[in-house]
Order: sequence, then C-alpha cells, then structure tokens
Amino acid sequence: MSRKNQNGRDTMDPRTRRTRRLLLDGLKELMLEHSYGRITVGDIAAQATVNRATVYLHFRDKDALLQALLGEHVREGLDRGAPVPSSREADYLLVLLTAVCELLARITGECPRRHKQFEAHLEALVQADVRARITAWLALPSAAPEAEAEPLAATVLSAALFAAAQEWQRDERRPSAQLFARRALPVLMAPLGGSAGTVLSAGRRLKLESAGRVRPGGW
Amino acid sequence: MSRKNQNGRDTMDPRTRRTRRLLLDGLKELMLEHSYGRITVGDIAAQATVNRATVYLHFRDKDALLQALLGEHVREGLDRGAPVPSSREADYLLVLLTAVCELLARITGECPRRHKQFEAHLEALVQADVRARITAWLALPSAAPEAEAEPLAATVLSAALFAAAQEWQRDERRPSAQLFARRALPVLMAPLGGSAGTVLSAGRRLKLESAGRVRPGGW
DNA sequence: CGGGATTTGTTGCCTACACGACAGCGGAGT
DNA sequence: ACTCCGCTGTCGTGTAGGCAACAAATCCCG
Repeated sequence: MSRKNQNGRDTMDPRTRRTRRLLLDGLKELMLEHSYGRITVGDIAAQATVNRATVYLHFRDKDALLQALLGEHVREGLDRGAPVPSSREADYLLVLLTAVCELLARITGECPRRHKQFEAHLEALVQADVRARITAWLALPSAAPEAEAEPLAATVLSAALFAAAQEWQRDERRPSAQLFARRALPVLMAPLGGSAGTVLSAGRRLKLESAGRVRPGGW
Repeated sequence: MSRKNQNGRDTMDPRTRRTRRLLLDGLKELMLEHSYGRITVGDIAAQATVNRATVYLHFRDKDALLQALLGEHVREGLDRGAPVPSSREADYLLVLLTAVCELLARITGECPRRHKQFEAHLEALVQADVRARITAWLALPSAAPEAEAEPLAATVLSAALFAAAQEWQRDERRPSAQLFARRALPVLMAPLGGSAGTVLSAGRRLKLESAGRVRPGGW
C-alpha cells in the first residue's frame, strides 16, 4: 500500500501517479467540449485509456475527480505568481493578493459558459488554498523563539485577503491587480495589529505602513 | 499473455498499448534535444514514467525501441498520402510514388543534424514499408479469378518505385513530386506489362528480364 | 405510470508493471 | 595495472490495474 494515499506526493506508486494524472487530464480534456453533466465515468476512463473500475480506485465518484481537478487548477494558478516562499518574506501577502486577483479574473473570464455552475465552488477552493498558503507561510521558521502560530491568524488573514480580491473583481473599472494590492494591503492588515504591525507572533512585526515595499526583509 | 505481442493491434492489453506508446513518445521527446547515443534506457523509462525493467518487457533493447519508433514514423508518413486502399485502385502506385517522394524529402529536410546517422536506415524502412503496401495492394480482391500473388511482383515494383523516388530526391531542381510521379510511372511499369496501361490486373504477366536494377539499400 | 436502456459502484480473478537486487561490462581517471 | 562508476539486462516478489459480471440507481420515452 502506498505510504500516503491522499496527501503523499512522491512516495506513491508511479502507476498510481500516472493513472491519477491520466484521469485528471482526461476529464479536463473532455470538459473542453462537453458539459460536465453529460460526461460519464466510462467516457473519462476511455479518454484516460484506463478501465472504468480503475477510476474508483482513485476517486470516490465523478464529483471527487472534478473536485481534485478544480483544486489542482487553483493550486497551479496560485503557484505561478505566489508560490509559498522558503523564508517568511514580508511581502508575501502582497504577492499573494495580486495573484488571487489575477486568478479570480481568469476564472470568470476564461471559464466557458458551460461551466459557469462551478464558479462559486472554484472560488471557495481559491479561498481554501489561500488559507493553506498563509498557514504555511506563518509556519515558516522565524527568528523569534516564541513563535507560536496563532491559529486564528491564518483564518482572519485569508478571509480578509480573499474578500478584498473579490471586491476588486466586482469593480467595474478596476485598476491593475498589482496596484490594487499595494493600496489594499494596509487596510487589510489594520485590524490585526494595533498600528499596522505585529501581525501575529508577538515579536514579529511586519512593517507595512508604506505598502509598496518590494524587498524581503530577510531574516 | 497478450494475444499477439508483436503485430497484434487491438487485441492487446490496454496497459501494454499504453506503455508502448509512452515509451515511443518518450524516446521521441528525448531525441528532440539529445543525441541518441547519450540517451540511456533509464532516461527513456523516466521520461515515459515507467520502470526501467518494464522497457525490456516491450523491447529487446534501446535499438529495438528506436527501430519501432522509426518504423512508426515511416508508416505514419506514408499513411497520410498513400493509405492502402480497400479496393485495387489502378492509380495507387501513382499516389504511392508521390507520397514516397514527399516523405524522402521530409526525412532529409527536417531531420536534425544530430540524427543524420539514421537517414540511411530510415530510407531502408521506407522501402520495406513500400514493399508491404504494394504487397497488400496486390493481395486485394481483384476481378480476375486467376489472381495469384506473384511473389516477385511486390519486390520488383517496390524496388523500382523506391529507386525512382530516390532519383527524384537527388535531382537538383526537381519538379513537384506529383508531376514527377505522373511522368515516372509509365517508365516504372514498362518492364512489367507490355503496354504501360495494364499493370498486372488482368494478365498478371510480369516480365522481369530487365528488372534487375535494384537501387542501393537493396536486398 | 411502466419498463427497456444506460449508468453507477462493487467484486474476484488474472496480468502487467514497480521495485530492489544482481552480475556483467565498458569507460574514465589515477 | 587497478579501482570506481554508471549503464545494461535479468530475476523474484508484491501490487495496481484490466476485465467480466453484477445489483442497484437513474434516465427516458411511449
């Protein structure tokens, strides 16, 4: 049995990885031309050159497969633009907000009419992924010894950030995502620390008053 | 055990078909950037997301894999342009000669410098495939009841046809393949039947006295 | 509404593939 | 000369996947 069935990245049997990929790609391919509802599990299996029974070795049902596909789409969309850094760079939130704005725009823009039904779901996945990224970012090794991840910090931060991006998206004549992010970030963080600082772990003050700073505060 | 390991097309285990395809595509992909000699079996396996040992379940060695890849390339090249017809159409040889000319031109034209070493081999494969096509064409149901496949017919015809194509290829200012084929065909068939029209449909009398002229790469 | 036709999940048996380990071998360096 | 090293080709063992058949939805049309 493969070490990690769900989250395992590289400890999986190559056959499992390959088949998973074939299935995800197969569904993606089919959804370019057909509506989700009209696609059967058999269609997906055929497209993936895999037996129908095999589909169920990887996903509970068709919806779970779709879920995984959408999740991957979101993950990739955020990874180019806002990969989780290896050190707790101060401007990560800025980068992330920019990327979220751009991804949301892409979702509502490029998504075929036929799949508009999934937009809400897709946005929820974006929010979940943003939360995961912020959590990971907060968990990064920091110089402060007392660093204890305030569990609420990620929740609050991600919700605020995502809401900001959504508002940007609704704006008729919105500025560039980059510009918007720079202006919005201070507002975003205001509720967190008293004076726009101390995002969380006590000693760690993130100075963001001048919101355009593009240099990591390297620690 | 799969019904037909070598030639079976559709009676193979889907896993076998898929892995074969992955390996062929993998080698093709690698050869876009590396010279054949520097590519190891392990590289191919990795590119194909397949275990190295699995390669040997499909091909005796790296060379056999290359052989299959080149053969497939030739087959596909001739299939668009000169697929074996379902009835013994009279002008098939014309179509085939045209296709061979164009394929030869593509081989010497598009082939990267790095792989020029395979050109001769590739041309031999073309000739072999041409022979197979002509054999198949001759075996097609014909109106003549006495139709018995004269085994030498395919050999002679294919050698002559291929030699003509090679000569066209060497011509500095060659005409279009289409035009050349039209002009060359009567010459080609002259040794076969008396009057260039009746190739071998009715009388199937193949006079080969003057047919010994087999161009290089021959048997 | 009824009933044939698809589609969905599930199961048991068999096969192709993954993996690790192995001996053999050719090449590069010292 | 020698060892070191990476590649080749093969083997035994465990597992993912192919296949056929199945009951249970679900569709859909008269």
